[in-house]
Amino acid sequence: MGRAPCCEKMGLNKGPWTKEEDQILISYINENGRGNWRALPKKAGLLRCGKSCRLRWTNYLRPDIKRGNFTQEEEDTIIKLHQALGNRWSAIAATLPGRTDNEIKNVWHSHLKKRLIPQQDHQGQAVRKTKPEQGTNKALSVEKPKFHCQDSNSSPVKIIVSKQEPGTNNQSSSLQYSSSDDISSSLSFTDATTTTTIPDNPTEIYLTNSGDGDSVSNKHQELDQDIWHDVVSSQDHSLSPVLHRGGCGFNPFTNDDINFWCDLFTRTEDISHLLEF
DNA sequence: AACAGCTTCAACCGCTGTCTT
DNA sequence: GAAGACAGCGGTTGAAGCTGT
Repeated sequence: MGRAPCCEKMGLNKGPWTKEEDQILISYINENGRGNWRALPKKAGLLRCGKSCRLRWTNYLRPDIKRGNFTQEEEDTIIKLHQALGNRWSAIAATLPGRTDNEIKNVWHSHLKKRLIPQQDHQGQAVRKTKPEQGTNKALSVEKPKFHCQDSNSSPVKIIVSKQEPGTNNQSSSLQYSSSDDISSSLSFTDATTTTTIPDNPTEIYLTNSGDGDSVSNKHQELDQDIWHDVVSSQDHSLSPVLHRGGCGFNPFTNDDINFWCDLFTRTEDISHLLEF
């Protein structure tokens, strides 16, 4: 893997951008689009490396950048997502339109982290896992997770664990989830009414959010375009990489949805253990 | 007014992932 | 499959501004 030569080794400018440089970059991108960052500075006549141009554009010059202080709502979102995702700033930024990963990272380190330090005794505790029962009826439960949901939407959301292609209802089980409280209630794999048996030896598992009122198929279409397009193999017991690929880098959801998915992310490790068929 | 310490944030660095050949 | 090129990410840095003494 070759690495791009450093700017200074090529006699290029470093440090703060001048207004003239900004204007050149803006004009060039407005006329020609982003294209190849590496080639851009040469074509635009900038003595900067492509990396520097990309950073300047994405973090500062982009027209959809929202400047100014973060709202309380934005800060709360960052805190929640950071609890769920860790330092995955780009994934967090994807849920906050107009905010950049760099900005969020800075806000986190300068404001939010400090604010949270006194609360650490009460949050972020390790999740205690409950082993699934032995035998064919693998009723599953998860004890009080670390993520604290502050929303009051009580509509249950289901995760369908199916043996079939998404959209078909055969041999599926679901993880019932309610975002109404601090998630102190246990979670279990259920069908519509009762705890059910996970299909024996499924060859493939699909995760589908049936949503609250959304049809399975419609919801799945959305998800399929983002993070859920990968089939989770039951052999490798690794849900996390699949979820990690998409992270929160999508934005078709409302805040409630984001809360839900991020909560789900915190559980993926649990789920991967729970799905040991 | 001058200085020191602290905070903020734009920018850089080095690494990884993805795509192309 | 290997290697190169590139984009993007997260950690870190350092200059500028702010605040307290």
